[in-house]
Amino acid sequence: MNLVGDILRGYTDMLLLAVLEERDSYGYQVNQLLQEKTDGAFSLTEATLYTSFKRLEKQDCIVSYWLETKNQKKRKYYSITSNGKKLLKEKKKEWEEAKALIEQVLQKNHQ
Amino acid sequence: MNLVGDILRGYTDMLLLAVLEERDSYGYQVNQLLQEKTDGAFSLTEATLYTSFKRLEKQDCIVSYWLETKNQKKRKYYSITSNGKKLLKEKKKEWEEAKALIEQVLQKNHQ
DNA sequence: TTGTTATACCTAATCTGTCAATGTATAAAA
DNA sequence: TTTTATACATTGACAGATTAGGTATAACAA
Repeated sequence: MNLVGDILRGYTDMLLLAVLEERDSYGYQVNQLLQEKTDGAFSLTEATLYTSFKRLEKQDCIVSYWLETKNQKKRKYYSITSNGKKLLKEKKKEWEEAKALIEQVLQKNHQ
Repeated sequence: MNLVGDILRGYTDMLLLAVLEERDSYGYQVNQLLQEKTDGAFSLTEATLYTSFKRLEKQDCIVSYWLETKNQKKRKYYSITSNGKKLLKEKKKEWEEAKALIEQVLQKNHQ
């Protein structure tokens, strides 16, 4: 959350789910993907990232499994569940609504 | 903040400043204006509203003065300062950036 | 007349997501 | 051999938002 500070609060879970919807990923990779998608402009702090994973796993929105690379490096992969897809859908809708509200308020009255 | 929950967190100050940029208003009226602008979909809880006013006043982004109506009702009006206009401009820019980032992440890769 | 609704202000305690700081561990590169 | 990148994770502090409470007046309905 290095660039935009507190202003993205509440959207973290949605962003993680959006990344995981494309493919299973592990924490470090999720951040890399977020950076790729935003041309390096955005990534999460590790604390926020893993806290979010914990939260989502507790809600049965993601599940995790360990995989080992050739060179014995362990990675914890996360996979989105049907519950997670449902939440993502809801959060996207909420996002669209919130976006619309903000735009409506920012638009000036010309009467 | 009744409809969209935590998802608008961090934008409260921007929204208040946007309303006050159009005209001086008092707390209760600000909420009415927010509701008008969003077709009844959005308003702030009073606690959030007055906390935000306090915060903005401390940062010299708004100033306040009391006015009385004919029927002795006292209203505390808020007026945006040059500092507030500057902050609003910054927050709008941040909002555009945050919006772009989110859209970039939500967009799927089609390759 | 009494109760309710709308108007109008405000604060304290609590909740929750984010961040800074810290920790562990391995592999690769300088 | 030290630094950088990779990879996981937790703790304490911070700050914005909500819940719940408070005061007070005016208008309206029962």
